[in-house]
Amino acid sequence: MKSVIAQSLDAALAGLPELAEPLKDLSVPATIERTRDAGHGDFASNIAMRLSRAMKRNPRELAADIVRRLPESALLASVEVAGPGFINFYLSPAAFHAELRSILEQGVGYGRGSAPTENKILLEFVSANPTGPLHVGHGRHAAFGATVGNLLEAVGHSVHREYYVNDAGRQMDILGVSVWLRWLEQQSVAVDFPEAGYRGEYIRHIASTIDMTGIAVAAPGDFADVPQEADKEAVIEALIDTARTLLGSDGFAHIRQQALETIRVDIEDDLAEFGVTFDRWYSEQSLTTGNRIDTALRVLEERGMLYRQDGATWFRAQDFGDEKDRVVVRENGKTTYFASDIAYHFDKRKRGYNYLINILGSDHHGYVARLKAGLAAMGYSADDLEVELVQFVALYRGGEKLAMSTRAGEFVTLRELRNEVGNDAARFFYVSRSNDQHLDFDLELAKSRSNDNPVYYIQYAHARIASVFRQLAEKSLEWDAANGADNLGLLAEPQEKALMTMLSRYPEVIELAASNRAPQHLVHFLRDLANDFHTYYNAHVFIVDDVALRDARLLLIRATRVVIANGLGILGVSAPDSM
RNA sequence: GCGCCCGUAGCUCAGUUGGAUAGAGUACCUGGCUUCGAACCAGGUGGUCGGGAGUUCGAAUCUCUCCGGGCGCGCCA
Repeated sequence: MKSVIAQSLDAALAGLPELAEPLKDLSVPATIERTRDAGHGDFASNIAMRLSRAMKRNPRELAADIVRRLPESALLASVEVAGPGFINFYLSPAAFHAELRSILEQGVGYGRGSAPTENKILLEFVSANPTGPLHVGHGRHAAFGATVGNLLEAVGHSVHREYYVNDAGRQMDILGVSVWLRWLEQQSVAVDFPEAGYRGEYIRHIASTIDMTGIAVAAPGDFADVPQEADKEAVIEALIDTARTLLGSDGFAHIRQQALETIRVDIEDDLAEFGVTFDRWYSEQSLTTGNRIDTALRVLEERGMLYRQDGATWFRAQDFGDEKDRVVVRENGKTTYFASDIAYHFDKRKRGYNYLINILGSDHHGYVARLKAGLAAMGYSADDLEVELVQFVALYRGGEKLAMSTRAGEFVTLRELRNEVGNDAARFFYVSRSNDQHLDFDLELAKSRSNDNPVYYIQYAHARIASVFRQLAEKSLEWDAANGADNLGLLAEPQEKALMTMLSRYPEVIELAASNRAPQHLVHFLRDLANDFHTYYNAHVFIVDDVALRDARLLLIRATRVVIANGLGILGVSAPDSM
């Protein structure tokens, strides 16, 4: 709808050539925006105020000049100059009627635009370490990432969703040892479980289901070398060494890989049940086996981005805006996690994705400059990588804050949360707050008042509309959509005007939410839309005797249903016909 | 100490990239079902947008400063 205004405005400006230069020189471009209240029309432009300084003219006079040049349009009812120099545009009913017809014609496709510059986007999110089940914090990442992906697709981008599996490094050794010790425990070999091990119940479960054929049961005496009173890091290191010695690297790797795969599959199932799926699960191990780390380091070397110092190999991150240089190969010859990440992001670009979006926990913000530096050093633009940080979820039960630690096993899992509040409410609640805002999630509150959750308010509107059409059938009446379309002029009630206006905003809301990576805009829009519908529902009867009016009203609520369903679809929330 | 994020109604949070009189939900108060679903609607109470200074036609939004909270500053991942 905005384009109607933009075109008219452009035509008017064409008749005022003296404005062309100042318009080009504006540091902040003039805008056409939805008005906050109906008293200011449907759209308003601040163009006259923006130009007044350069033109040395009173903004109201300037606005009047522009308004005089506006071409006649059946879609514009009236235009006025208001306030300090706003130009307020009132759209004609015909403009809204055209939009309603468009909603009905396009159905699920309504609101799907085509981005001005279509990107092949690689969206990486969740990427939680496969050392235990997902907890409520990961749930926020999953819901946010999935919704952002849907929004980006809705505006015309191509989106590839990827989960980076951190299946290499020391944490995998700790996982393997944890499972091994629990298994020994189940074979009645008593060993003190290390403080630094993973203590969750799920480790016991894996230990009891794992294939251990060919693995010998250790004796308590085999642990004589493990220090008792030492630092917890030293204890876990000693246990890892003991495991390698007793089981051999192959035996230990066997346990490790099984534990890893069990957890990874569990995570995949959990997310799939949550409606969050990925196009690819990218293994960190594969970077090593595919020589991709070596390749990436060689590229950096050739570009002169590396140097040796203190026995380690350093990357010149400072040259690319990072606060210090970073180690990529340690003194002991092992590559760092950062080296893997450079290789991984290099690979993302090499696979043809021209824009990378990473959704990370806010505790990773110190890592962003490093990643961008790595990409820039590879010859790509640092601007091709966008990082969205998601703040923590603080969990409360009955007003009391719960501690969350994977190691200690004291956390509420995403699965538990979903079972308590339901997938729809969880998906909705997670994205209803801005991602850079802390999220307080009180389980008791979410559970006890689940019927008051705003998601039901919106779903209820959808179900109510479906119910109206069921009522219609029960009364043996039919809805003639074409007749409704011909009689939209009968929709003159204030609630009808408000609802039509709200519906016409949907494509703009999708555009805004997508470009800002801000699903909460869509959430708030749907809430407002449902409110306008419920208001209409309470004020007027749809199934009236006047056939022309009835068909027109049914068309309006049918369009409402389409938009609610499309919006909820993007949020990953179901749109039920009854509840 | 340095860096990033945050501070808006009693509580939980929006605020369309600087627009017109700062908004929802919740809580509390009042009213509305013989009528398409009351999981709903209408109305009301509630604010020094953390404090201060600046930028301009105009600031919750941008700049500076102070206060308060979170996170990060590894040859860990």
